[in-house]
Amino acid sequence: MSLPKNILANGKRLLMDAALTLTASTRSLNALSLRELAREAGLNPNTFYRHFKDFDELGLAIINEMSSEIREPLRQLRRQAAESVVPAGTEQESWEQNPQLNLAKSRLVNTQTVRLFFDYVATNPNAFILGVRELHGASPVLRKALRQVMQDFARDMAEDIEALGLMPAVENSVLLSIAETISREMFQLSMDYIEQPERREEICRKAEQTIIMLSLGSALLQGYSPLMTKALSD
Amino acid sequence: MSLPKNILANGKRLLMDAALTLTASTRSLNALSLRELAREAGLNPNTFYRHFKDFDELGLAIINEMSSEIREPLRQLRRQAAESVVPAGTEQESWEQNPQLNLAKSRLVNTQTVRLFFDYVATNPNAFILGVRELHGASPVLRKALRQVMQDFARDMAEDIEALGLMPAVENSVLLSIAETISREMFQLSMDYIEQPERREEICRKAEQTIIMLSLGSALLQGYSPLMTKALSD
DNA sequence: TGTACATCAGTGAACGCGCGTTCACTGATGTAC
DNA sequence: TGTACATCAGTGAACGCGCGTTCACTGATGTAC
Repeated sequence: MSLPKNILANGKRLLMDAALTLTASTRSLNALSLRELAREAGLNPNTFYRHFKDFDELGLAIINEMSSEIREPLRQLRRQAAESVVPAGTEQESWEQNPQLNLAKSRLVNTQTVRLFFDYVATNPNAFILGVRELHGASPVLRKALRQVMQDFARDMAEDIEALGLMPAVENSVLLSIAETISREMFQLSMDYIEQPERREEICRKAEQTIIMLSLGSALLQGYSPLMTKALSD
Repeated sequence: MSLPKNILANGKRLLMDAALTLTASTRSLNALSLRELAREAGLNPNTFYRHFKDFDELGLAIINEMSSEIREPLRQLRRQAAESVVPAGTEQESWEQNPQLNLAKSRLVNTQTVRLFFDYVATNPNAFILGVRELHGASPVLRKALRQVMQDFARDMAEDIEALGLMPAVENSVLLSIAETISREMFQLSMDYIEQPERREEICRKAEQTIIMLSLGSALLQGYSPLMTKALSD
């Protein structure tokens, strides 16, 4: 019987937390000094080497942990939101059969997921700050890792959209591409959400709007124009 | 008669260029050392203080220069693209009169502008790298300045969309919000464009698609559903 | 037009400091038999 | 169950180095009269 992976050595945990604390305020990871990090963690500078080869390795450890902590909860958010609109077991009507109902469902899931996502961001600001900062930061290693995280995140979203019937059937690559765009937008907006608490309502609304526009727009391009017209009419 | 502002003192110019060179590869601005910068510029470390109080001031100088060099050219790109489709002086038909023609025009302007934008990015990669990196970087001063740049960029775009009739009339705040989303997306994609030359065609296409979806989607939300259906039919 | 002075943009030497990294050491935990 | 040894996660001292910043200086350019 093995212990859960997330029980890390004490020092490793302390160093990763210290890095998150220090980068969140006004630093990027590669601008941190090893001694500063050790000081923040309350450890001997030397201890760093017991756990990491260099800062990239520390960054990767943080990113991987974040990613695995964030992905599943987000999927659950989406499923919960979908079930709150159409309880599991209810017979599904297709988009062709009932475009209005399906559009309403999509919108509700959208609203709720966006809201829950931003709640999540507000609860874990440091993780998102580090992620977004290093996504275009100085280290190629971390950039690559974070692009992969975004990619995974988008893939999850695409799968969920399909599984939950949130959009009329669309070619797979198109769906993924939309999900990627939405991911980028959401992560980028998460910084504004953290930094500008007074604009949070507005940011939520705009994110929702953007997602709706992308969905409607792509439906139109895929030839669902009459269907969407019908869905939008009262 | 005053000299043009962009004739800077020799050392200042050299330092700004050195910063662009060094940050482009694998550094963020705040991770640069003053002496390293001076070395790259071929100057005495001390000379830095003749021109800048600190790195934020250097960053601001670069950002402001970039912004003023980029905004006007981009507006011209848009106008040129519009004129290449509907030459100046031609009588304009409204969206209501001829939705198909207007949609075709929008698409062409879109295609061309996106293409020209990315050409521009590829010609000035360092400026975009620094900009995108510091937009979510460690310095609050630079973050704020770059948010303003994006804001200005979006405002220009919104004005041009309206002036060139690239979308059916839409509430001003909605238009601006779409332009902001497009700006964010374009700047973010510009990094992929720079870093992944083999995907350039694909990135261009996807950027176009995204913009089209946003336009169509917002038109639908604004009640232009029948008009768009007509525009999309052959 | 000449002269005196101020300002500007640069140099070079020197300072003290925090840094990354190494080495030798320690005690706790895990493992073989 | 006990014992011997290995590994792991930590400490503390020491090193040489590059750093930001200051000071005093220089020559070129601009400006007042």
